[in-house]
Amino acid sequence: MGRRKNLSEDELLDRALHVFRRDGFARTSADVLVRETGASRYNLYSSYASKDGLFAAALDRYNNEIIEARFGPLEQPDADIETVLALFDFYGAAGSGAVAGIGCLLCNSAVEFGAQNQPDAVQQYFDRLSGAFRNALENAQAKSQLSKDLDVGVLSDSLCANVLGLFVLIRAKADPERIQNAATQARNHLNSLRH
Amino acid sequence: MGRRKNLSEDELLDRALHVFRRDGFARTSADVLVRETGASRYNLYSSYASKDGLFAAALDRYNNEIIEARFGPLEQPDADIETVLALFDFYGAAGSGAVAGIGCLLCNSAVEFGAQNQPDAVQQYFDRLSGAFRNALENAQAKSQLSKDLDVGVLSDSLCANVLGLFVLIRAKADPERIQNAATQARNHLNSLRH
DNA sequence: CCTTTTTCAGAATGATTATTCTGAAATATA
DNA sequence: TATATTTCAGAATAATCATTCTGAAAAAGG
Repeated sequence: MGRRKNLSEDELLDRALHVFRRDGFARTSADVLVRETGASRYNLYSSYASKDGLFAAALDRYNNEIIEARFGPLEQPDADIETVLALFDFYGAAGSGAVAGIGCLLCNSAVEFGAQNQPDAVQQYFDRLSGAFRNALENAQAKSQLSKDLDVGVLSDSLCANVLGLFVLIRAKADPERIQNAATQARNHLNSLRH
Repeated sequence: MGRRKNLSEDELLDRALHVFRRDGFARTSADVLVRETGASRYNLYSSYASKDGLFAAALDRYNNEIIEARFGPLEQPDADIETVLALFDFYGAAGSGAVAGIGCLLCNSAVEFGAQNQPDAVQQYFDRLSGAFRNALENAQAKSQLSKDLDVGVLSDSLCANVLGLFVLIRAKADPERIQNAATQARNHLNSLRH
């Protein structure tokens, strides 16, 4: 009973997530959160206790939605080298898409926080990316798409770094052709390792 | 004549550069600059007009010292595939070196600023890295270390992204073994392209 | 030593920050 | 409709920010 909130917790989180992703944590003020989400201060502070709390929730949501959508397929039992190729195809085009100048919230946070007050989500993110690649590559070995002699641990860490490099270029709105080139070469490399 | 400054412009810039590199621009306050450099406020503001001015000078110095030291060799006429391999060897070990948790000031700035108020130095940085790789790879082609059929434009953009990915991992103090693996695979890849 | 110039330490300033408070508005229930 | 509850808009608060100001300290030149 009583007055209704002007914005659901979910909508608020979605919009705040976008602001954090665009501006980073430190550069996002409570004022612009209120202005750009359309939520009231009361709504913001009663739904999430603080700016930190809202940010933590945003990292969580980002993981469960964006990272899940992109890397979830690589974690499936049917993932293989084609799944990996598709991922690089996707990010190769991102330089001229909606996230150009925005990037990946988790990669951005990894760099913003560095070693100080780093959210746990950052190392988990590296582990998840590497693990997703590893799963797909091991499946590829099982399917004989890749040689069993290949060190998939080394290769999956390397693909993790490759993707992070793409995220930096996308975030900084680098020349889309450069981004496309970087992704193309990653695909070429993977294809060259094929049986 | 008159009292002497307690710190030369050069020393001040060096120490400020280190703080910016560790904490980023937005998270670095004038107070900690004064405290950690040992310079007086007067010194800081008379030598460099503002925090922005000091940061711009720091980017410049970083370019002329650190980037020059690491990528300068790739820009030489005698650079070749060995020079590139040495670079990845160097950064592969950085996960357990002094810059673990610190990273590259320019990569950090690329991510911190994103598309908004991005210093010119950021795109110049991408151009320089790609160009340095390109020079070394073209030399390698001339020396017949690499096939003339190879698209060195694509490969150099990809190596640029690879290095940026390493910088993210180094910045976030990722597992040193993961960093080493990523660099090792880049080296393996380059070696596999050799004649 | 005295004067002039320069720099120092730290206080002052005014803007911006995150968060809390306040009285009015909205709405659910009785 | 009347009352109780919840939320709203925006003012208030206290901290921190970048930058400027101030009077004293230092040092160079005469």
